[in-house]
Amino acid sequence: MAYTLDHIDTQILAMLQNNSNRTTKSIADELGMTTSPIFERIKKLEKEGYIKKYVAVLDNKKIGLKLTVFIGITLQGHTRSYLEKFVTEINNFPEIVECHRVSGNFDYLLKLVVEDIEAYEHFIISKLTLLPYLGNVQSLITLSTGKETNEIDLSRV
Amino acid sequence: MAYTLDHIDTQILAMLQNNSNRTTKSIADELGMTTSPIFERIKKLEKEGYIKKYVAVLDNKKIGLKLTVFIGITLQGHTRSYLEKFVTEINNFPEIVECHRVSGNFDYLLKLVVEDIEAYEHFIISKLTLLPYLGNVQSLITLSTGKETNEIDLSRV
DNA sequence: TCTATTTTAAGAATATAATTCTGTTTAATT
DNA sequence: AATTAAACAGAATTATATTCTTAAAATAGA
Repeated sequence: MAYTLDHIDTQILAMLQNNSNRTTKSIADELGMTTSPIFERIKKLEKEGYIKKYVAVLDNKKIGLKLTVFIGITLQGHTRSYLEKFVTEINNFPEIVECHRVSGNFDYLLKLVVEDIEAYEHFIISKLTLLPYLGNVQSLITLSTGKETNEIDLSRV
Repeated sequence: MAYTLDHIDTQILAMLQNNSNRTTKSIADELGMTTSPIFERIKKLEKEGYIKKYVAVLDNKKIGLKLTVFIGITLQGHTRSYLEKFVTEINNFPEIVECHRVSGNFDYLLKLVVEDIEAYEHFIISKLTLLPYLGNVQSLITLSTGKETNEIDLSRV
């Protein structure tokens, strides 16, 4: 039932996750094929959900969002309904770009992108700490970023 | 000297970071303009570096990379040359998708995407722990992800 | 305030790429 | 080996990106 990726699919995915504006022609040439099968494969990869979406990656700092912060959070209550509510609330904050439920020293790890320290403090005070059952909150302020990509390693799949 | 974004630019960026396959026509229509100025603005945004690249976002789990782990690391030595070397090494690991130097309880926070726990253990043993001057290493294993996006909040810039 | 200059947009024209279609080959199935 | 289904090539078409020309608007200087 489930569609299985072959080596050609994997190569197409690898190319598109690096640059999605490549033409089917250039991909076809690199793989020694013609555009039709490449086109059909891409459509299939989209339809089957291997490709979720196509996005422009922006330069946060240049745009004025200079601060990235990771926030580790523990909750005091762990009822299912509360956890769901917590995630829903977090999802609605545009400053939060990631929210992971984790095992380890925290319950949740958030990633947040804002203008600066003041905007961060404002977020903490006027948004985050208003959520109930909040336990420990620990911030990791990003000083510099050595690597930040979406490209996952397809060499082994 | 520096180019300043106006409201139209911001709207274009917001649309493209949500879906970069939109046609200039559809953007133009939504903004009540024609394709030429939209096209020129996009080219300018690319040239000036506000748009870094266009990428396909893949479904990690579907592709077989089911595990995301955040790794907090402290180093024992902090010489400049060593830090640089550390970052360089980390950059070469395809499993690592993010590497941030942070303030707080760790020196570095890494984000890693791999097949499963075994692949993760293999990475730790055969790659990470081979790096010198490694201090404390703490892992946060992702159990579930409530939000994971590249879309930064442009409503305020 | 007026004029010159620059920027921005519109609209048409062109080039390029995506998409569709048809026929052929290859692989898989029975 | 015959039949069916997939995958591909190549041409044809459609849609979109890109360029070009002109007009309007905004800006700066006198």
